[in-house]
Amino acid sequence: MNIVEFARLLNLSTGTVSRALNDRREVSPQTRQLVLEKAEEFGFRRNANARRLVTGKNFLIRLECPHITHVLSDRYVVELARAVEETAGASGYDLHLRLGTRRRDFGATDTLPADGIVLVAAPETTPEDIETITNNGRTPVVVICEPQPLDYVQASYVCLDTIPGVGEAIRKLAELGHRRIGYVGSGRPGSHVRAAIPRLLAECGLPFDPELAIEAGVTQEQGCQAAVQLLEKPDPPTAIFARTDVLAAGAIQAAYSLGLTVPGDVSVIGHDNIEVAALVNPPLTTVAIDIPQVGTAATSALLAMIDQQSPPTTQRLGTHLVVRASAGPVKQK
Amino acid sequence: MNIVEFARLLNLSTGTVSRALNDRREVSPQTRQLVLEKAEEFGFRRNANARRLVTGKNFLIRLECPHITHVLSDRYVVELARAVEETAGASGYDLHLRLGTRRRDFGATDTLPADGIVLVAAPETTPEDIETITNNGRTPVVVICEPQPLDYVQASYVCLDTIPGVGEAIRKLAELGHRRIGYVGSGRPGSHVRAAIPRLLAECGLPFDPELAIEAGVTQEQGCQAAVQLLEKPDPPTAIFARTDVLAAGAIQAAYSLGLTVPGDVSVIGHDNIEVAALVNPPLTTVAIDIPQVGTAATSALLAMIDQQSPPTTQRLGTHLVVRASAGPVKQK
DNA sequence: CTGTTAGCGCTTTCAC
DNA sequence: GTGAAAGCGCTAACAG
Repeated sequence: MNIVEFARLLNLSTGTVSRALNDRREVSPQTRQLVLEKAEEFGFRRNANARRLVTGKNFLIRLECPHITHVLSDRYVVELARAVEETAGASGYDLHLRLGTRRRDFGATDTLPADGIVLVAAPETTPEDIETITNNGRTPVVVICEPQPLDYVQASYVCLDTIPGVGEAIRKLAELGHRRIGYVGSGRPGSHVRAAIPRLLAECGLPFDPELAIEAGVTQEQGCQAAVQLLEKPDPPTAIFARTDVLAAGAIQAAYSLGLTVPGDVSVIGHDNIEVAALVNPPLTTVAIDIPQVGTAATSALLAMIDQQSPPTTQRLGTHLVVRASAGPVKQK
Repeated sequence: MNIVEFARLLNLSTGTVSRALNDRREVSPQTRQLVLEKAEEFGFRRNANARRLVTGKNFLIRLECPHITHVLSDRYVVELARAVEETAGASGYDLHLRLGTRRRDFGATDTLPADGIVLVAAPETTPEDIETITNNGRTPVVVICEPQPLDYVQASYVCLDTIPGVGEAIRKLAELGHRRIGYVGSGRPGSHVRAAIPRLLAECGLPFDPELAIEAGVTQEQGCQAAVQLLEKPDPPTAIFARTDVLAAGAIQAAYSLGLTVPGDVSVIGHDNIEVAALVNPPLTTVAIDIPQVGTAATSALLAMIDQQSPPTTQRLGTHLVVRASAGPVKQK
């Protein structure tokens, strides 16, 4: 049944029915009521494609995850998607998810047109990528990135500032009396977290020993090896901060394998607060990102751009320390 | 630019352009070539909504996850979505993801129309729910469920048969010499896994002691408590099979807290093979589901229904044991 | 407040 | 192999 047949059924014009269905004010309350009731009764549904054609709106938000970065692992995608779906859904938008396993079709000819895009930027995402994804800048976009906006001014940004949380972690360890703190990185040389470590240590009055900073990689094994390397030094660190929880799990494993206890002999703090963090033994103290908040902020910004033609904005969201049991007071010699 | 302007630009009719773009055979190779090149050159994109209106196709598959079941946790959603997206994408379909946090709008008036639906069934999903979700049976649907198809015959099914994997786990423990095996369940009384345990034990020549089967719940703490309860019995089990990896993590914690080692004093096997499983100490032996396979199977079945009007099918996919380090030989007394 | 009507941009007959 | 033209089902502008 289409709107013409449906309107005839009610002895109304298609215009009136359309207005009632669209909740327009120009229609009388009784008529609206009638239309809504009868639509329910006869199971009439507007053809969404016709509606989209004529209005030029798609009622669709695309969440584009070009690939899974270590900051936004699988689990985050779901949390993020949920937040985006909820926020966008409240304004009548559906969610089109693209997990970019196939980078090639960024510019696919026939991909679903969206009213707006939430793009999770990978470290290697370029302004040109955004240009392509947004159909040459025609689709509003908000980019989730770390730590800085990209060089593409039409986009809104939600930037993850991981430094506050890392700072908290370092401070926590300093407060617990640790003076030699190891760093196990995720193997990205230009990492701004790595770059910030000396300063963050200095802020706690601690020296920075380059020997104690290792770029390990992404796997648990790599974290384990790096931690072993650190702990076997003549003057080993009493605490380790790992760039990811997976690396931290490896570090704990390393400690055990050397006959050390956590946090008795060595403290470990991770980063990301993935599910693992709470289940590991001992439960991991770690730096957390509030992903739902990121998703909500991004989507709200996007909706503002779409519905109110708001200019692009930039938001910054920090991270914070979640204290569990893997960090404790430094061991007395 | 629309197809009319674009056609005029090439001195062709809209019909010819349309045929070329749709890869119809009635168009000459040269013309097709020309159209494709020029479309690229001028950046012409067909309006997808007009196309969908006139063809009645949506080029869209919806993945509907009414809620997160313990079998299909967050992590699985991403793997599943990725598999569905890849399979459907290969046939030109996009993915509409709905994470059903808001059960109420199952029958939302204006939700995006899809050509087919992959529905992850929750334990409480009813045939009526499917009826609603499929727009009164008008949209082809494949249901992912465990362990049996629902009573709704128009749907295709991909059923997860968890028993083979659980059987493998039990057998493994039996082979390792364990004769008293505890069971920590996820708190669903009617669980078919729980129901199968006595039979699976019997197949290995082992007796079933109801005292050793506890329905714990879903959290690590609940798993820990249940395991403590088991391990403090006068004649405790030497191995524990936990219905989920989270519970298994709790069981390991329980063992440690009682001064027992894993797998030295007590073996633990989990279920689900979530990320945690590999990172826990010791790495968890667990039962795994091949989620990408589930997604691919479901989507293939769906595409067959959509594109070839195939009749509904039912597939069964089993589970298998992933051996890591948490299960070992029974301790000699 | 309601009815009438002209498109939205495309695909698809039907002629040629 | 190509062109002309009739819709697909809806919204919105205009008239009343």
